[in-house]
Amino acid sequence: MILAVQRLIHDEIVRVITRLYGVTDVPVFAVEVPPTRALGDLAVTVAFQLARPLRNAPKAIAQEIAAGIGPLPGVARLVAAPNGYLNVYLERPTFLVSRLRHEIAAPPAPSDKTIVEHTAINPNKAAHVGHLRNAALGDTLARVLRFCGVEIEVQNYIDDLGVQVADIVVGLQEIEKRSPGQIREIADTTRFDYYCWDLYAKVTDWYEHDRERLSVRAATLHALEEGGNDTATTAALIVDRIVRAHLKTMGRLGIGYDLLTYEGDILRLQFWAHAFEILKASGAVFLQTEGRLAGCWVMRIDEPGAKEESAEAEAPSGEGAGESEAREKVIVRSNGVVTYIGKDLANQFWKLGLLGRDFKYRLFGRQENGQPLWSTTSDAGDPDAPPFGHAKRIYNVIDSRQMYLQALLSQALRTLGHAEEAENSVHFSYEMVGLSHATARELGYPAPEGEDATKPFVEVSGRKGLGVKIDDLLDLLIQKASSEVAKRNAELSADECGRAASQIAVAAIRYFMLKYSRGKLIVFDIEEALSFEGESGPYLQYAVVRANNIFHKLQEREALAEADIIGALAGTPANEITDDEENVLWGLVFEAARLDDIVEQVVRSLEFSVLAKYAFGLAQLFNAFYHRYPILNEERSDRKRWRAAGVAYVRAQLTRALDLMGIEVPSRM
RNA sequence: GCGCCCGUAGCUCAGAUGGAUAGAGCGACAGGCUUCGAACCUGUAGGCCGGGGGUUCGAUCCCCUCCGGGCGCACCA
Repeated sequence: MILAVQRLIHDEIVRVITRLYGVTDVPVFAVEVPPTRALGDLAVTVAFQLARPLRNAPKAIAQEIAAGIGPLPGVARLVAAPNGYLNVYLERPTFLVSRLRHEIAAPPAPSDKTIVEHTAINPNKAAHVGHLRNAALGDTLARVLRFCGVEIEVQNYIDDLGVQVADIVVGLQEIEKRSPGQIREIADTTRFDYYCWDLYAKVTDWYEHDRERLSVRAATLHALEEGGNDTATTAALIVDRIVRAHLKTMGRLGIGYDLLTYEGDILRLQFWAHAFEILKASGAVFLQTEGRLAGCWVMRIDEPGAKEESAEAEAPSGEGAGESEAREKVIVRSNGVVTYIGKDLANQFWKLGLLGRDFKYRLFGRQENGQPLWSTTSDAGDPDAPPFGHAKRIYNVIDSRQMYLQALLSQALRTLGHAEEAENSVHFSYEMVGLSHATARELGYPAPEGEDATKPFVEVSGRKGLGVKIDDLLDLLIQKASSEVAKRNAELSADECGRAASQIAVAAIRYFMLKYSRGKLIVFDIEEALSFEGESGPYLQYAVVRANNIFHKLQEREALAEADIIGALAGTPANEITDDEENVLWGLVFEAARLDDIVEQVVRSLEFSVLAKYAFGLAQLFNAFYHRYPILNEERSDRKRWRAAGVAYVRAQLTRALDLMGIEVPSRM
């Protein structure tokens, strides 16, 4: 790990600048990584920044600073480059040895509790690739924050009273004319999330044939909210089965949660009623008495960077009034039914501990990893349930289409005088997933018509049943991985082969979801996602498997364990890693050490593509090293030991990096 | 119309707080398995970083403007 070294150098340079020039406000500068190791391991550009205020050449300033730096532990030398850079060269052998011995422990400061909410799929159909991006990002966010020592609680919001659930109830009760008993039987004997996937598309059709039928949906929705009737009982059954299907799908990907938050409980426990009082009292929400929203409780939407008066002065037009009326968002409809925004506001208030109320909790089940999963409840609840909510910081993983509503949440917090909480409510926004035309065709969907045909992608639509289901995709990937594993490892049992295939499939799909930056729309193409070569999850796994094999063989053939090698390094000549500025082994070790620096960048930018690219680059470096520098067959023992030590560190770091992305390393592949 | 996002090699994408020579994968072409596993490695070709202004010692990155594309702006969620 490298962050501690960077801080050490940074602080020393600040000290020297202060002493040398008497400046109190040293400009902010970073300790960065030069493009090649020949230019040093770390570099600082502060001399450029000081050139103007000091009225001196960068080169001269750099030389003065370099001369003023005292000896630093771990630093071999710090030199001023002719162009003004300050280049730092590290003490290579001690750098590697101390890391292998875990002497570089930088215990992260204890942090405030943080909630990550992700997945939140409508419980009315199977999960598709759009949901996959959300869950992969959310789960990785949780892993990365935990790596930084943050206390994390992962929540999955379940909209059990929404229109989408109502639609499935309508489909079963009204279109298919099923009795409650029959519905239970279907839920228990079919692949129910797939069944509902098809049914949902049928319901959409059914409405389109006769818009009058939408009144059936409204009545159903009303019955759901009312509760205590057959419709509500049926809906609860549907929701429970679909939620369990979603959890199973996510479990296959190594994605788990701490708490399921049910919207129904928000209503039953009067969370909304309570939040409504708070909102009314502060004036954040008020009753509109005129215009088309008369009778609705609305929230006024602040225009970002609005300049009301000047705008009106420049553009005096009769439409002004109509425009401003449109800038109001309905929170409670004129029929008295709260919108989902209202319920979500209550949920966010609760998460931040601002509601003054709490859910009851019940144990929902055990997850793949053995961890318990809890659920909110409005019943008595389990007295031994752990505490939930009351976080200092929350991340809501939701696609960019909901930006508008997320902005509304933080605006509500501000209006209520919770500026700090608003600041700590982060909308982790990302672009949607579309389907390539080729993949849509492959799935048997009719070719898009009109305007849609010219679009570069086909929009995923649960309503139309248009999308790639996660389980189908996983099955496809496992099938392919399985045949690849079997081809290379004839001696493996079916179980072992299946285990590896599943790990490979998960790696492929998770890496695929993380390698794009979140602002980029992913046009999902099956063929592309099935690739196990080049920049892919399996490539990364392959590198670690190879590294692991070296140690297996060292143990088998020479009874040499990693600990033996590390233990003997102190007395072993280190030329293998010190010779030559552009030493390949050192380049590998140094890059491996950068994981903590990379993770810091990731947290700052919330951009996992940085982590993905880093891990890939490290695997590439390792693979190149692997080809050029033998270990088992190296005759000189000093070389052999230093190479093995370097590989030991790289595999440990790469394994950590993969774990952050939810990727496991198979024993064979 | 307003707001947000995107535009970098043939295709798909990286280029953290402005820094040293703009990179990778795929595809194309040419090589490398009796060697620690070829899901790999080595090499070649391929770029007005959408256009134009500006800020600066320095701009793919920041500001303005234009062009092209996506997504939002419901008494749906």
